[in-house]
Amino acid sequence: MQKNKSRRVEILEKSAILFHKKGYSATSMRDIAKAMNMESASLYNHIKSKQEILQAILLPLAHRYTKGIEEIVNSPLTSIQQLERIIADQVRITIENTDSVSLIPNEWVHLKNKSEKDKSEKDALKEFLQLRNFYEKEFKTVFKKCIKDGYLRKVNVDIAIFSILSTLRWLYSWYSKNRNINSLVLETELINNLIGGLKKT
Amino acid sequence: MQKNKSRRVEILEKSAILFHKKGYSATSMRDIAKAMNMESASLYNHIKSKQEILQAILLPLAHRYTKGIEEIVNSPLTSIQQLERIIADQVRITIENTDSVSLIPNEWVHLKNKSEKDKSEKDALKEFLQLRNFYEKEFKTVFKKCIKDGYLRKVNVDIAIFSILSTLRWLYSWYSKNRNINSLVLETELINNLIGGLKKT
DNA sequence: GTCTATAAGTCGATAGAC
DNA sequence: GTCTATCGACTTATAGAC
Repeated sequence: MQKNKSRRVEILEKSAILFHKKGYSATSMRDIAKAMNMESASLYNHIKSKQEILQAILLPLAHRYTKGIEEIVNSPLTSIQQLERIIADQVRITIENTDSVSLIPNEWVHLKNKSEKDKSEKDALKEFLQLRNFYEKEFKTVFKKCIKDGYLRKVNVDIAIFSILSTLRWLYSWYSKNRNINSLVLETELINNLIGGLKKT
Repeated sequence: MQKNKSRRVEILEKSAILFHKKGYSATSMRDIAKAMNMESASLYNHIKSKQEILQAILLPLAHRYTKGIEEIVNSPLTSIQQLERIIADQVRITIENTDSVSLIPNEWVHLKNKSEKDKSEKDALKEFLQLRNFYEKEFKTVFKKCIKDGYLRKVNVDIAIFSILSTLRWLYSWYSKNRNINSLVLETELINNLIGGLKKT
């Protein structure tokens, strides 16, 4: 049971790397098996399907983002402190799960909804999109509050948020080529870059 | 000949949309044929292979980026004006080729190098990466000159450039959901957001 | 220039021996 | 829990009729 579980986690980790490198569709079960030094048939002793691998990577991660922003929003911090903590949390998630995070921008499109044949499948695509919408809504609320509270200038909210989230979405790519950077330096530098220019002076 | 050419362009346009929506690997020739209202075999009267479609979309676009930055860099503008023009040019390219641009961040990995069997194939992957490296090198040179000339503060150059390019890379995604925005507004707003915070006061 | 038919290969997944 | 063998569906691409 313990050994079985760790084998499964190994598969998820190798799969995340391969999905990142070639994309979900271009990665075959044979590719994953090769990375695990086993035959593709053996994979099915640990996972149910290729689709289940993708879900097992993306859904817990999406929940991690949501949990993070929820805790920050419900804290007694000021709006601008919350915004900074949200950015810092994204940096931390990226550093701790770089390969999985790399699948967030694009590979989620291959998540499938519950199929007709197998009712035990989860409505993974729906769940993922709900979590993402919730996150973006919370982010926007905090950002608007920062303007209302007088911490930030009255910029075009949609463009500014898009710009911040774009950088954070591509952080995994930059970080995988610069893994030796100190994570606290990265956090503070990014917070300065992303909202420093928006602050009232 | 004229008709043949426009048919080919139609295929490239439909393919770009499909590659964007599902990815290159998950898009089949049957999918493209369906979007063209023809059988998949008929596609081969206009294009040589699926790989050639990808190359015909990505390579001219990569050359367009390079041509743009080269012209700006060789102009008599000041360094900060050049930086602003480079950002504006990326906005313009994205607005004019939204579907093709959407393939730049990820789908280029499916470009293939010259194969052993068909020596007439181009070394597409190599060419694409050379153009990208050239672009990023030129961008960095201009950015550093802006600091040296006293227009921008002495920030961490790599992190700042990564942040700017991330936003521009994801612009296609934002723009495809907000196509009614005035392009000049978008240009000026983005220039302000991306380098406004870096300027010396 | 479009079609039908099909070649030749790869895909995800299963059956059953050990 | 891993293997070999294999199924049936799907893939890109070609041949040849019209």
